Amino acid sequence: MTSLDLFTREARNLGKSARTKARLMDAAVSVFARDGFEAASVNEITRAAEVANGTFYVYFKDKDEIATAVAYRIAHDVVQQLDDAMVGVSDAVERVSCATRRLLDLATSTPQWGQALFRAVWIYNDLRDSVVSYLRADLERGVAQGVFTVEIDDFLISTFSAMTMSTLFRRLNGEAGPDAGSRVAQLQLHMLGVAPDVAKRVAFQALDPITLTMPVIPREMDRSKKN
Amino acid sequence: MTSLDLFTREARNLGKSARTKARLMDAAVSVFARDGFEAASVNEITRAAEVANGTFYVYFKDKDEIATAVAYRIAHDVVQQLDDAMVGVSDAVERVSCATRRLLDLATSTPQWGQALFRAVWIYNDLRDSVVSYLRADLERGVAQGVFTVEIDDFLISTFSAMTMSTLFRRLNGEAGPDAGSRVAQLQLHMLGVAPDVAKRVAFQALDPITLTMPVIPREMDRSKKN
DNA sequence: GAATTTTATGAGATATATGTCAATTAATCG
DNA sequence: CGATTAATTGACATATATCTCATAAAATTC
Repeated sequence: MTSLDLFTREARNLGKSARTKARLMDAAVSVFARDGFEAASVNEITRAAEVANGTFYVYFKDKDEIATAVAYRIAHDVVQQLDDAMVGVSDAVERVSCATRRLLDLATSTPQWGQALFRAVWIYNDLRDSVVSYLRADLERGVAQGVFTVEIDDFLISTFSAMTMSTLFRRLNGEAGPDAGSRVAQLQLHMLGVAPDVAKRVAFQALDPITLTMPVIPREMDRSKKN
Repeated sequence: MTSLDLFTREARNLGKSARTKARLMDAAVSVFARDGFEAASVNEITRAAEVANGTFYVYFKDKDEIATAVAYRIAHDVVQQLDDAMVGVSDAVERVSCATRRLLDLATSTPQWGQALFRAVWIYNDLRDSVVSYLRADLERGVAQGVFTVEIDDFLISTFSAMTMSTLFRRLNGEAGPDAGSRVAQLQLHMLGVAPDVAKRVAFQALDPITLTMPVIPREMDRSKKN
């Protein structure tokens, strides 16, 4: 149990069943990050959560169910964090660059979640869509402002997010350094038709070091009354 | 057994053990493409190859070994094919665009191999390097010619190939249409700093329909003397 | 066509995963 | 505290995968 067990921390004031469920979800994040969805087993998850095998099935039907629950929660939290980190940024070029960089910062600062996010986005297509949901609007705004000169459609957005995601992957595996966010943002801006000097300036401009943490204490995550 | 069982076709004039090994490798391609490396089982492979379970272990130590063998062979063949398809193309911009488009054409024309290539490149990092080995030279040539205005390093190449690979993935999953190769090539050229009008022209120019097939009859793939 | 070598077989030993459930323990309530 | 409800347990039945090996079948040699 480390300080990164965010579900557990969130649930610390909730009922016992909520706490156990949270322990399982944290354990699942660790195990998925380490072994991948496929290779992970329910036994590994319960072992990591320090509960009996049978306990798992009280809370989740099977591995898929907990995977989905974890994935959607992570994606939701990440989108939330990104939104928060971008209030006040209005320029389309800056927003697009900022989103990529912040996402990478966020995922890198909690690598297990980053790994889990990566794998989740990989498996659940609609999650990718939700993580990049903000993106389309910003891209279209940029086109309206005349700073982006490409057609905005699903293909472009997919390619754009593949660039971000592959960078995330390399960053998590030590193949890319701390400037990876800026570098890929710069390349993305090139791709969108932004002038090289502008792309370089925006992608590498200092980002005020907002604290990126996972949210605290949402409300109730199961059906139990109080305990 | 379909006409796409390329290893088997290659080995049809070789000894019996070579043919059996080839059957297993073709089966592995199918099963990996269908189930993915992780989920695939030796039993599934032997079932697909229509041999007994024990036969597998005569030729391969375990799943990893056949996976590696298949992956490296596919990568090798693909690089070969790309090389062949690009003789005569000398302009750096055209070469880079052509390589992306040909790779996508090739992988799409034999989807099972495309899937297997995709997964293989995913798992074996050095394979990605070998598939894009030609790339670095072309990119550097383009910089020397002044048509690319970005720094060529591992980060750029990884990002570039991620764009190609994600497109391959979407193409194989029906999320992208036949023009996906041209579209991603265009975006890649933008990224490299090529002027939009040039990028568009080169990425969408007609490609003479070279026949892309897997190579035939290499030489001996195991240690048996004749039979 | 008999002897020898190569190739293939599938039952079985071992291991690991899944999902269930009767029994136990912990928490809450009156 | 005793009763009731909530939560947890781990043994077990079931299933599926891995890998081995003695044996059988097929191919080759002489």
